This record gives sequence, C-alpha cells and structure tokens, in this order.
Amino acid sequence: MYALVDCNNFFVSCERVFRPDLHDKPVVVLSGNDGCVVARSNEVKQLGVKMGVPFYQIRPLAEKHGIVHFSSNFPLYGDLSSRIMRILSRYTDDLQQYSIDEAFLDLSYLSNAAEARTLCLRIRSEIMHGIGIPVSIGIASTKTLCKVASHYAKRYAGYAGVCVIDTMDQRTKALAAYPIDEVWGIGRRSVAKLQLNGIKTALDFVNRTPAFAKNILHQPGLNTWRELNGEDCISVRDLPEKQSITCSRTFAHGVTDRSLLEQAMGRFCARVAEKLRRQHSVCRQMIVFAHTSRFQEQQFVIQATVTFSTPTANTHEMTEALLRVVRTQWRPDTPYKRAGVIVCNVSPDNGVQQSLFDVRDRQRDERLQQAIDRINTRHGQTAIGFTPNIPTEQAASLYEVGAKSPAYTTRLSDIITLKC
DNA sequence: TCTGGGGTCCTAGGACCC
DNA sequence: TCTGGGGTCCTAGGACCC
Repeated sequence: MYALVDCNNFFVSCERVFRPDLHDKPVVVLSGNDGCVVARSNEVKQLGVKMGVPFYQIRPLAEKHGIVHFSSNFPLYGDLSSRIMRILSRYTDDLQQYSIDEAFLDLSYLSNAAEARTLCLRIRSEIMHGIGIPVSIGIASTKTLCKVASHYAKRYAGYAGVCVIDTMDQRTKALAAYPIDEVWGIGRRSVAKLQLNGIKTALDFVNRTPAFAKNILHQPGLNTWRELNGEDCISVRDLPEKQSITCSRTFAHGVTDRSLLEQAMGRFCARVAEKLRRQHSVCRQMIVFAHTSRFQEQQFVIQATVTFSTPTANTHEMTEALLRVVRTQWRPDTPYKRAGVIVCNVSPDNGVQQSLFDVRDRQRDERLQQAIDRINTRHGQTAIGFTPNIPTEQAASLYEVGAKSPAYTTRLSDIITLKC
C-alpha cells in the first residue's frame, strides 16, 4: 500500500504561509521573467485561468478580479518542501520524493486501509499546523491509483483531504468518473490515439486488453494499464543523482551586448558546475546555447556541444570552453533572448579516467576551485567568477522579478518581525 | 510590447562487432 | 545470378512528468 502526499497549489500555498491576508483571495505565481502562470489558487482556477498561460494574456482578467501575482521564489518553495519531506520521513522507512511538492510513502507495514487513512489524516493535520501548507493524500495499491485517489481527495471536501481506493468496487467507480487525459503517464499524444479508439475514461482503458494498450502506447502505456488494474509496476527512485543538469533562462529583453551575455552564461555554467560537484559527479559533455526569440520569424542560434577529453566539474575549465563557443559564434546586433548550459554524460567523480594527452594541471585547478568555493560560500555565490564583472544594476536588468516575495525562511535579513 | 524551467524513460535505426 | 545470423552500443527524437 502506498500513499501519495501532494501539496495543494503548492507555490501559491507557500506564498500564503507568510501572507495570511491572501487566504481567500485569487493568487497566481509566475514563471521566470513573470512570463507564464505556473501556479493558481482555487479562486483563479474557477475563473478559468489555465496552467501555463502567458501572464500578459490574462492581465485584464487579473485586474478585474484583483488577482494577486508573485514572481517565483524558489528558495522559499524549496525550503518549505524540505520541511514537509522531513515530517513525512518520520512515518515510513521508504519515502520517495517525486517532485518538489509530491512524495510517495510506502505504508505496507500497516495492516489495513482504515489504519492508513487514520494515519494520513494525522500527517495532513501535522503538515497543516506545522508548516501551513494544505496537502491531499491518495492511498492505493499502486502509484497510478494513488494519483487518482489524491485527485478525488483534492476535489471533494467529504474526503477531508484523504481518499482511499482499496476495493474492486471503489476502483471501478473511481476510474469510471476519471477522464483519460487526467491519468498519470497518459499525455496529449496518447489521449488523441485513445480517443480515436473510443476511450474517454480510465475505466474504458482498463477494460481493453493489455495487448491493445501495448500496441497503441508501447511499454510505458502497458505499465500504466497494469497499474490502473492494481498491479504495482512503476517505481519511483528517490532523488537519484542527476544524469543531466540544466541552467537556462529567458531574458526580459534581447541581449545584444556580448559581455553581458557572457556574464549571464558564465553564471549558468558556474551553477551547473557547482551542482555537479555537490552530487560528486563530473560531466563529459556540455551543451552551450543561446538563441533569439522563438516567436520571431527569423531566428539565430549559438549552439555547440563540447566534449571534454577528461570528465570535469571544474568551473574554470568549463567556463573557458563556454567562452570559446560564444566568442566564435556570437553575431553582433543580434538580440539573444534565451540562453543556457546543459551538462550530460554525467558520472561519479571517483575514478575519473584521465586522458593520456591531458595537459591541464588538475591538482592546481582543484585547489583554485576550492578557494573560490570558500569565498563564494562566505560572500555570496557570485562574489567571484571567471566572466566579465558587469555592474549589478545592469546584470539585474536581465530578469523581471518585480513581484518576488522575501526569502522569509532562508535569509536572515528577510525574517519577519512580529508585533506583539 | 509581453510567451518558463528542469527533468526522465523508451524506441527505432545506424554503425559496428564476431 | 545467388548474399547469414546473432549480437551491442550509440544517438536523435518522441513522449511524458512536475
């Protein structure tokens, strides 16, 4: 038996923790650059605002209904998330965190569904009182069915936030009322294929043969079919080491100044290198890209895949490679709107096979890296680096973060003051 | 005017091996 | 004229997730 704990409207709920005045108000959280809506309160969902719409398209609606908007504040969401996960880990030896706002708990140590429900009601109230985030919990024998259950838990107040799918009868009823496009693992393309075959609900799908599922949707679709039929076959690994790490951003305005672009991309590079080192990994390849707006007719791209002869996680070495790419491919008077760095071919940093023709002094690189990391830990992550030092104001103008809330729980100067 | 960011897994086909 | 059989590894692209 599993329980899926899923935070309700997570980013919005995080903002509300420190703004109780917004509890019944319509609230959205926006993506980078205040571009798209990435989280909506229930009030906003009821107004018909869809996930992912560009914010400018709903501005009139937002003004009319007084929708409050926030720029995304990941330090806050990440911190509240880890507090929730810490609570959950007390209730099982096997906690699989699936995303920033969801986790599966293995509850097979309990003897029946009623016990599971009682426990989950307690977990729910502990998170509500301890952190201030409302969660929904779905309990079932497979992860896909947990998703179904949590969907009902979220929508019907009668469940008090915890819904169990235990018996055949409950499963049939739940699946009959569950649209096929809501099923975990069935995306847009698959929905189109299934609808051509007259499948509208999850029940329609499970009533077909496994051969049909495999034929239309291949192995992943067959796994989903099995899970909906109660066979536990999808595993979720708890925060494994990343196989690839990306840092990319869309800029508020097209960037035509090469130094500015280099500085921005240098930070992306430093970020991915740092994340690599934190998980004790090195990468063999790095993809560097920058391109003009994808909504323009004519597009220009800087794009290259760099292969390191010896796998690395060294910011200096990676930045050198990055700058070579940018300086070779950069076009003057071209407004680069989005850029990024991706590392792939990631492996553990112990036992790196050094290239026979390696000319770098790796021990020296290592000492320099450690010195820089120490300085940046102490004085801020961008205190020193390898790319041009752009005045703070100019660097800040790259991104729109007009409505960002304070880092209430992760920065000393942002801690709230209570007036008693 | 304005349109996010970060991941995973699977599959088919090419290139190569004996 | 006719042209085997059995593998592995890599890659790009598709599909999906939050």
